Amino acid sequence: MSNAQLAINNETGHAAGVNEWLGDGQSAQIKMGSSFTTTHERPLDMHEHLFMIGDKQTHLYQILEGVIGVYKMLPDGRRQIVTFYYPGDMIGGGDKSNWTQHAEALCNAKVRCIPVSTVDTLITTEPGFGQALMSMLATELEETRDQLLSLGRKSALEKVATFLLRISRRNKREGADESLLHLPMKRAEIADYLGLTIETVSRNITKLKTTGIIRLESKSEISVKDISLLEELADGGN
Amino acid sequence: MSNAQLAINNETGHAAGVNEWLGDGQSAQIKMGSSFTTTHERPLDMHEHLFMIGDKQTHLYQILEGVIGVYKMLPDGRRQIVTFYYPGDMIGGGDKSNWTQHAEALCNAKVRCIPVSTVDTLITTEPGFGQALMSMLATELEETRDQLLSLGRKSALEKVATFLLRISRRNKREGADESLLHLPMKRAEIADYLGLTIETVSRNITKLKTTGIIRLESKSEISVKDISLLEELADGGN
DNA sequence: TCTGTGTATTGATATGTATCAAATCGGACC
DNA sequence: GGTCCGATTTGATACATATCAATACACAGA
Repeated sequence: MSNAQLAINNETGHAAGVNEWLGDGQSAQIKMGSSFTTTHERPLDMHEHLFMIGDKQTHLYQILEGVIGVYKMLPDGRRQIVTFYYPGDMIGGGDKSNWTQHAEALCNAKVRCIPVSTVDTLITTEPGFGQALMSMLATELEETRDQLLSLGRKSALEKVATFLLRISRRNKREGADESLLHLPMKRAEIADYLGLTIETVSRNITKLKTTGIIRLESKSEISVKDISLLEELADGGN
Repeated sequence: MSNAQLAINNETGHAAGVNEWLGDGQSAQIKMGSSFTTTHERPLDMHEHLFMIGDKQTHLYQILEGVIGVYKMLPDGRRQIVTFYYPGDMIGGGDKSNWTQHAEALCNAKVRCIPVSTVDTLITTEPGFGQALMSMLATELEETRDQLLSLGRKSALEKVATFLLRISRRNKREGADESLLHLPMKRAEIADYLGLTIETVSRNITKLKTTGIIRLESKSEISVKDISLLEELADGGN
């Protein structure tokens, strides 16, 4: 789920995630040696953009609440959501001076804004920070490559199963219930993430429901009844 | 084209690419302060694997000659090529201890092998090396995201056009002829990269030929007759 | 030059997903 | 409770690409 940040802390088991320097989501300050540098928080309404393609990259963002969708567009309006960022994730971290895609809040959200200058300083002054950033990027690259496999080679049903499974695994990493999935995004956003249409996403969720693999508690709440079957479906194990 | 290395030197205009420390493809030694650390070169026959999924990541690799295809597979044999690496590119650079995909030479190739321990040392001793590595990863992530857009939202014709355009642009960056494209890989590999079948790739190359946009000098040699038309096709500009 | 073999192209048909259209759902507000 | 309105589901059909099959090409070896 492109959760580079969490991946550092929870998936790969690295002790030194970026959060060590950036705080835990409560503090509005960053540890820099013995001093602190202030950052600011920014609340976002649903559908509000955090940045647009071409905007100057002035800050990195740490998600505090909600989910941010990052996407690319074709001139005729076709959209590809490239990743969903969840609380704990960092957006940015490359060295590009301008954003190469759009970022939009999929629900009410809050982010901490860290000036790039602060990041540059941290890299030189805090040994390990650069490493953590690099690890974050590597994890994100890896997840994007998994998504390539989904988009290029999986059927619609397999894509949907893979998507649900990712949420389940994120829950597990977070210590939440791995079989109760909350979908903060609409069907349209799932479709633009999986390279499908709304209707196809809906039909395949229905199919999973009919098969008894999942149950729809509400439109945005799904409980997984058979995780191992979902896993088999997700990577085409027949 | 996932040419992270070249991107650093030629695309983003960064002065300090990883090559500054790794040499120019001739030298078999790495500058480390005033001393040198030896690396070794490894020739690869066509279809020989550089590494397999799960292998311990002992080295980073710098491509010296040929093209390496990196891919993921589904249990039933479906394959997704995730990137093609060209001379000058670096493979690796994350902090994962094991490879998460396969890497195979698509033609006879040669790589320089750099022990990860050397890389770790360089990061701490050579200011700027870590940054260059990070920049490389960021560029690779960006290119992978572009590929997501292709796989998720583009038609077969648009995918093929995009693919050819990438090669053309790489040529341009390298100072080569942007309208004479050499395809070192087979149709099957293009198909596995674009999420299509061999037949569909072939049909769409034929379509581009029939339209007069390209000319097939041989099966693996294509000359572009109208680059701006190819560009329009590539991103769905109608 | 002929033959064999892997690769690419072309053709006919099947199929999965998109598209177009309608019905249903579910929450906000009166 | 009733109405409205966007979101989702369901249905009928179209279409792009996959699949299956045959042919053409290119190059290596006899």
